[in-house]
Amino acid sequence: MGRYQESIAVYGVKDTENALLCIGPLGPTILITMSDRRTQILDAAATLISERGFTSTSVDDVIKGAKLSGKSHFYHYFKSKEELGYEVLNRQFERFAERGLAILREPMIDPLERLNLFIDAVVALQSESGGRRGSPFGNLAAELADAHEGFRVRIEAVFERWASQIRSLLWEARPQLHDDVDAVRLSRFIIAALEGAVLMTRVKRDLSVLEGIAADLKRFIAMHLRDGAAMQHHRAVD
Amino acid sequence: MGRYQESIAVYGVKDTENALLCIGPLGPTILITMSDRRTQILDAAATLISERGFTSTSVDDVIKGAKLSGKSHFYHYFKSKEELGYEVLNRQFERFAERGLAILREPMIDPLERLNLFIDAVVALQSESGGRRGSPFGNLAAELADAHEGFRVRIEAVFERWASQIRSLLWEARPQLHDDVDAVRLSRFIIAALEGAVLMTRVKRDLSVLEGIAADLKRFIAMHLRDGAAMQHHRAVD
DNA sequence: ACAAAACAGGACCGAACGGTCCAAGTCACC
DNA sequence: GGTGACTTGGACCGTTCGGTCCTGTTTTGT
Repeated sequence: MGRYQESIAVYGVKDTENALLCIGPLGPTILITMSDRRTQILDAAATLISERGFTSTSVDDVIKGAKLSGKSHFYHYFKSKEELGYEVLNRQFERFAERGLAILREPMIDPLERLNLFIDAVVALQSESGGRRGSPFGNLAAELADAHEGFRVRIEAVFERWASQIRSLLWEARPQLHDDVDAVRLSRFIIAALEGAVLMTRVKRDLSVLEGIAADLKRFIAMHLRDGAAMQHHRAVD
Repeated sequence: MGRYQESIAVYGVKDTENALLCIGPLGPTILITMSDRRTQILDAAATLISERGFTSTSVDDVIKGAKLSGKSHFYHYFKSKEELGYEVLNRQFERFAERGLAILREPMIDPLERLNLFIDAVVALQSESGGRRGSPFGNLAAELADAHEGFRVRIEAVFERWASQIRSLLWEARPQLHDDVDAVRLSRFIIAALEGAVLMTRVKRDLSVLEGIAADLKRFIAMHLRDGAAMQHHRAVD
């Protein structure tokens, strides 16, 4: 069980079960295998960071959370806390975000219905933590966007993936939509409203805030329907 | 020039020019006078905290920012970093937030027009920093809502003040609005959308994100107009 | 069997943190 | 002229931080 293996010919049973298919922005497809310990650390760190933020999560906290023996054990897997943060963002959080992306891509469902399901999924995900945890991306964005360019860029990329997925969904739905719908703006609006709603929910410690905003957001989206299509959709939303 | 003076009979010229009229939640009206130095520290801290967050702003940073001679000088005015944080939130930031509240209250302007002006003011305020600084409340909320209950409560109070001001504005505008408009939900939606928009703008380093969302938000509000009133307003928005 | 990896545990480092304490000087006001 | 608030400057404290180094033992793939 190696750590990084840049070969394609890695077919061991244990190796592939933790494999992560990684399409680099420029390079070819790379198959990265991760040890169980590594994912264990990543999981523990993801939990702690989403609870207390990146700055307030110490390496020692992560070590305790992942039940490692000491610092040397941790630094055997990650060369710095920063690298840990990046990988948490890349692996754990993106995997979590892809649940939402998968819903947006679902080919058998009407696109605008998928958008509603996506919003429902955000609400459902927040419900799991009682609305206390908030969006991992939004939290890190607020904490580090000014201070740490590396994180800012990576978080921007996550939002951009959501936005582009919503844009292509809106493009798919264009027969049902008004001609003057601006997909770029609408996709940004949806993400901003959800991120803001999650933040407000966290501050108020009240899930109904998110639920109300989610419902309003669906109505806002329905506002962009062609007059003919508006009727049947307005029913479905209320 | 005392620090805290709980008497009413403080009429010295120097004393009143920095006085802050404070209506406590339960107690009577208290006249607190603040020395120049104190406000100087508060200003420096407010700047630093909005730039780097509360946790990442050290007391030494504030001392440098306010050009104090040393720690003893700082601790002559504030008994802890936490107290400093609370007072920054209470004094500097609330004063800043009240610019927005004043617009919402403006009695001579049509209520819904005021709402548009309020949104414009948020955009204008972000423009001053090129959209890099974000909302001081939103930033602190994301940073400390889980970790620090004292901050969470205070930030919640700020949002609640905004929301209640918008609610009463919507109540004032009810002749122009649909009967089924839910003022509680709509006010929350407006705040969440703006906070989310500011966050996204900060991440993308692109003010046009905020501008687009602000425009969409105005359209969303206009959606709640009575059919008769909708026409003339739709013009004004586009 | 052998090498490399993973695991364990602890000592240690320099820096930064929030905060205290002290000593001495300045200044305004009763 | 004294009292108390303000200013200056620095030493100091205990703790935590990210990170290094070192000495071993156990596991794993070949």
